Amino acid sequence: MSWIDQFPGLSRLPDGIRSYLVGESKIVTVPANTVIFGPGKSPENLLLLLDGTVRVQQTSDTGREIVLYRVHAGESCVLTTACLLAYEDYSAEGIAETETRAVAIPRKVFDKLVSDSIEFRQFVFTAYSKRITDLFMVIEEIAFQKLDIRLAHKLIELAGGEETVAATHQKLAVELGTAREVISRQLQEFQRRGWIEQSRGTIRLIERAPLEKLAQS
Amino acid sequence: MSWIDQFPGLSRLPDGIRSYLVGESKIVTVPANTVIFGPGKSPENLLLLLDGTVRVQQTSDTGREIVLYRVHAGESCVLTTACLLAYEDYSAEGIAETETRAVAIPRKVFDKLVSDSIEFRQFVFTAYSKRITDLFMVIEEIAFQKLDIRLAHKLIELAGGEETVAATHQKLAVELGTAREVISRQLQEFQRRGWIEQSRGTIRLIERAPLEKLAQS
DNA sequence: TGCGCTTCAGTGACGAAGTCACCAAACATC
DNA sequence: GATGTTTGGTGACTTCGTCACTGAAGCGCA
Repeated sequence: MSWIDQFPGLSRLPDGIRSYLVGESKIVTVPANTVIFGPGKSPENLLLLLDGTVRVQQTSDTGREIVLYRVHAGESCVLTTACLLAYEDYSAEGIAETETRAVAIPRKVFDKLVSDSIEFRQFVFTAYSKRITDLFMVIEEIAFQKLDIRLAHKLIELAGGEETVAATHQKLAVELGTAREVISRQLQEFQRRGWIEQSRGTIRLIERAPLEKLAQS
Repeated sequence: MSWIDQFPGLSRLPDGIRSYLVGESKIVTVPANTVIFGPGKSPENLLLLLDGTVRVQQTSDTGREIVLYRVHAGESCVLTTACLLAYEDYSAEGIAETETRAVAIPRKVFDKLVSDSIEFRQFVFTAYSKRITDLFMVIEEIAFQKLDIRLAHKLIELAGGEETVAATHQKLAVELGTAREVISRQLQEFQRRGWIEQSRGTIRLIERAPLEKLAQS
């Protein structure tokens, strides 16, 4: 079984293309917290993530940060390549959040695949679309949504199935592109209502129902 | 002379590709204020703008709006196609701001061109990159920049070489994704400082220098 | 010319969010 | 245990967004 099977969009590649792709790309592993791309550091490869997640975020000159989106296992890092491929000086950076395994496809191979395979083209354009809608959603959120709603949403997302979220107030602030104090105060309000309990670096969700209700209002 | 010469990125297309593109696409004209794409209205063609501008904006459920970016003459509407091509239900819409002439490339032709021509591929991916960096910049602005700075910036941009800007406070609010009252107050402050003069529907820039200084601080 | 209608802009009060400066626990380490 | 670093808490203040109005400017039309 090849890594290709981890990517639904690539499963229908014809055999020739498929073996070409497998032959010409290689698997790389990067440790946690590696900066994969960023100002002045453009990747020469298209990355397909096998394991781990990559966080893409932006830093303002005033030092505040915001998480734009994440690339998860089974997804590709198209924007990365495209952005840096053509346009230049902005400060977004991609960071491996955990140890990350990925398939690296050299630019030339990428180009040939786009040229030769309609399936690969579809894979690429679909990935683009997804990222762009992600960005649209980020814009809608920061421009129009109230912070308590966004925070509730983020807590549930980060918790996943777990009961607790391991994150400092500062990290949550970066997730939402706001200031640490704002998060602190909002979490206190949640705590006052008995929805969460806090301890240094972790948040325990006690009453999930009202949080979820708030999140989708 | 063909319309192709209006697109620098396409000038290097080989003759065969070039004539194929010209032959298979057609020129369309839409009147001002036409909704070119939007919720439930996805375009079957890739558009290359010959004349006019298309404004892409998003509306929140609470009724507030924000302008995401504009497509100008000589640019292509790639995101449009890609987004709606694959991903579904979000509320961005594209509106012709003026009467607009554009070249419409059917999806099949688009696909064949991407397959056959490295120049066309480069054109497409470059256009993508530009849009995405635009979106990154929008996010950075709304998340981190103060409103007076953004407004000063927008006024100068809208003025162009002219002395006056023809826009209502409401329009400016949509440009910046904020509320009308906020714009009104900020413009009053500019007026108080003697930088602008206002009359119904127009703003006259009197002191450009301090506005520009504020805009890039 | 005067009457209504619509669109645009101004205002005050208030709540929500961001900023600044500073303090106090909790943890890490030596 | 002394010390330094992270993390979180707090108050004062500014900016921004919201709501509910008011009033003025332009337009159509009898």
